[in-house]
This record gives sequence, C-alpha cells and structure tokens, in this order.
Amino acid sequence: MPAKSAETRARILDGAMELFRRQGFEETTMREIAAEAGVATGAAYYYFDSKDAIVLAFYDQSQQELEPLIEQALAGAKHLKERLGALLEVKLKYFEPNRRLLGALAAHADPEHPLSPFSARTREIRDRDVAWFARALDASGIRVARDLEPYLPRIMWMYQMGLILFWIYDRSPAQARTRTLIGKSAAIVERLVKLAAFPLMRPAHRMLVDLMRTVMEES
Amino acid sequence: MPAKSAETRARILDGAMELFRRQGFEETTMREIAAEAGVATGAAYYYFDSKDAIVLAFYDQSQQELEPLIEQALAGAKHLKERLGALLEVKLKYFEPNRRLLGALAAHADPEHPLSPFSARTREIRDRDVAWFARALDASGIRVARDLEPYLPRIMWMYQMGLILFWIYDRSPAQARTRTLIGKSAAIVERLVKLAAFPLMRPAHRMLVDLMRTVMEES
DNA sequence: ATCTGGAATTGAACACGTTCAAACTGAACG
DNA sequence: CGTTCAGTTTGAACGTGTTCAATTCCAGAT
Repeated sequence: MPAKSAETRARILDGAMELFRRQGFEETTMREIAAEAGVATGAAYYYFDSKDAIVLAFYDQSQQELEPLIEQALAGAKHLKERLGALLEVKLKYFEPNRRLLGALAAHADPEHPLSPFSARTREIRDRDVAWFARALDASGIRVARDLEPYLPRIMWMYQMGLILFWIYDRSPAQARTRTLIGKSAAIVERLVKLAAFPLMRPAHRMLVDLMRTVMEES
Repeated sequence: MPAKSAETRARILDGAMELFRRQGFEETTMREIAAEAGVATGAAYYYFDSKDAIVLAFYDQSQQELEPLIEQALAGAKHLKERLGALLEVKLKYFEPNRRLLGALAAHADPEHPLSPFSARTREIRDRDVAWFARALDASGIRVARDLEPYLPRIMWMYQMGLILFWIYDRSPAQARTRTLIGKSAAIVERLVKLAAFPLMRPAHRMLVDLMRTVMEES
C-alpha cells in the first residue's frame, strides 16, 4: 500500500515543518516530530535520513510548488528589473512563514554541510534555481555580451542569495527594507548588464569576465 | 593563583585547537578536549561556556596575534590594491593550518548563531576587522568620495568575507586560485574606488550610495 | 594551627540526534 | 488457512554537548 506510506511521510514532513515554524529548528526534537505524527522515533528515521533531511525535503517540495508561481510571475513582466523583482517577490512571499526558520538553516556556508546552499547535496536544487535567472534574462530583450553569458545566471543567483540573507536578517516591519533593496538593486543589475554590452566598457568588461573564469573554473 | 588558572585555560584552548585541526570540529569531543588537557569534562565548561566558545576564544587570540603582522604588511605597500593584497595574504597565511576547520565553522550565516560572522557575539571582532580596511584605505593616497566614505570599509570587509569563503572552498593546489583571485579583484576594487570620485560616474555613484544607505540603516 | 570562602574541579546525569535488532503488518501465493 | 517476505514500526541503547550538586584546593584571616 504505497499510498499509506506516502501519507505517513507527508504527515511527518508537514508536522515537522509546523513544529519548526512554531518553536524553531534546534528547539524541536525528533521525538516530538515523531510523536506529532503519531509514530515511534525510529519511524521518522525510516522516512528521512536525518533531521536535516527533513529540511532538504521541504526545499524540494518548495521548488516544485514554486515552479508555476514563478512561471506566472515572469510572464507578467517584460524588463529585466521587473522580472527579477517579480521572481524574488514570489519567493519571499512563499517562504514568508518560514523566514525565521531559514535563518537557522540556509545559514551554512560549509560546502561539506548537507544543508549548505553550496553543497553537493543541494546541487540539483541549486541548478534548477540558477535556471530561473537564465529565464528571467531570456525574454527581457537584453543583448548579453557573449563571453558573459555563461556566467551571468550564476552571478544573479549569488545576488539572490545575498538578498535572501539580507531578508532573513531584516528586522524592519514586514521586511520593508528588503523590498526597497530589491527594487533598487534590480535596477542596478539591469543597468550593469546593459552597460556590459557597451564598447566603452570593454576594459572593465574584460576584467570581470577574467575574474569570473577564475572563480568558476571547473573544480 | 591566577597564573595557574590562565595556564589551564590556555592548555584547554591550545589542545582543543590541535584536536580540531587533526580530526575536525564535529569529530572532536568535549571529553577528549578535557582529557587532552588533563582535566575533567566539567572543567572545560568552567573556562569556556561551550564548544563554540572555544572557537570564539581562538578568533580573539588570532586577532591579537595578527595585529602586528597586519600593521607590518600595510606599512610595506603603498597602492590600495597592494595594501589589500598584503592584508589578505597575511590573514590567509596565518589561518592556513586551520583552513579546513574554518570551513566547518565560519560557515554560519544565521545571525542568531554565536559563531556567525554577523552575530552580536562576534561584533567586537568584526568591528576591529572592519577598521583594518579603513587603514588600508587611509595611506593609499586615494581620495574617497565623501558620501561613500562611511560605507567603504564595510563593503571591503564583505569583499574579504567572500574571498575567505572562496579560499575555504578552493581545492586548487596551495589555493593558487584564491591568490589569483585576490590579485585580480584587488585591482578591480582599486579601480572602482578611484572611479567613484569621477564626475562622469555621478549617477552610478549615487545609486550605489543610495543602496548602501538602505543596507546599512540603523536597525 | 585552624578556619573560612571563593576559585577550581569532579563526574554522574540529562536531553538530544541517531542506530539497530527485533517485532509487526498485510498482500500474494500455495 | 498457513507461509512467506518486503515494507513498516518499535523502543531501547549509544555517544554527544551540556549542567550542576558536590567536593577539593588554597591563600589569607583568626
């Protein structure tokens, strides 16, 4: 009865996220999570390799649920800065209930840590996410300099990570500062991308591409 | 007998760092640390609030030991790009033996986490560190635009954090890629800072300052 | 000498994440 | 109906970071 199994898994995942939101990640016990779902401690480990893995599963679920929302948001905007703004707005809104939780998590920069946004474990999620920025660029009608093209989506992804980090920290009411920052920075990003195609910017452009090659060389 | 006390504390700290380097942070037990120092488990907690606090103490020690080294490095260079390069080189060299350890640590972006480079607990350390970048700028002979002045050291500090993160990940032999990156990026930083004073760059300059005000508003 | 009080030290105990051998469940088969 | 067996489920047990009541130490006062 595979349906039963999936239902148990979902009950554990949903219950765990609810507890995480209510009382925080560290403060929530695997024993509590299991109890909340009405199973024994060990059962939680039958469905999820670890406490961290529950969060990873949540990321997966989020990405699936976000797909149509982002698609729609991108369809409604033309210019790059609006497309970026819409993309980010959708994400922040979606993750709003988990903002505090993300602080305790997305938190890891250690490439060895499974929850790090840079780790091998999160690679698939990351790649799918980077692809959205390529999409945001695609129909924006901006001609991107050839040699910058392969790097730009990843640069934008990092830009996004910085904004999300800022959002997590943002203590202004309703994270208004983050909204302001998104608007202003998206405009700057659009301007920079456009500027990169200008002949006048050739030397600066070359320096940047050279830098990106160093940063993103295969490893 | 305060000397005895300080000696015990130092023995615990040094022994712990040695164990961390040899077998990693997570893999090292408080019981091991205490045993290595020849004391009971509880004694380690008498001197350090937690396992994390040992690392914090190490950061403190590092900063003190680094002070004269950085001072000397800055004295030996004139241009901003060389001053930045020297500053970073001194730090990386100093932390070389702990590179892998830092990966498992500096790792936290959660502002609530005591080990986060952004947390309240690390504020003092961070402020002293930011000051070095003001120093690097000081005698470089570059005229910094008035309105950018209060933000520039903190921007450079973030630039440094990015480089250190890259260094932790850098799997190239002897972290050669990081060295390349430092050289290239320091040159770009110098160019950007100089450019910011140019009247031609007025609009871009204003956008940036406006952005920084949003980011660094009191909170 | 003895006493006193704070600093230093001890190690058992706690709650946690995680593991695992054992037990249970129920559908498929003879 | 009994048997099988993979998929579940159980809860005790392990090693961890951390706490804390109890003990020891020792310099100065009596």
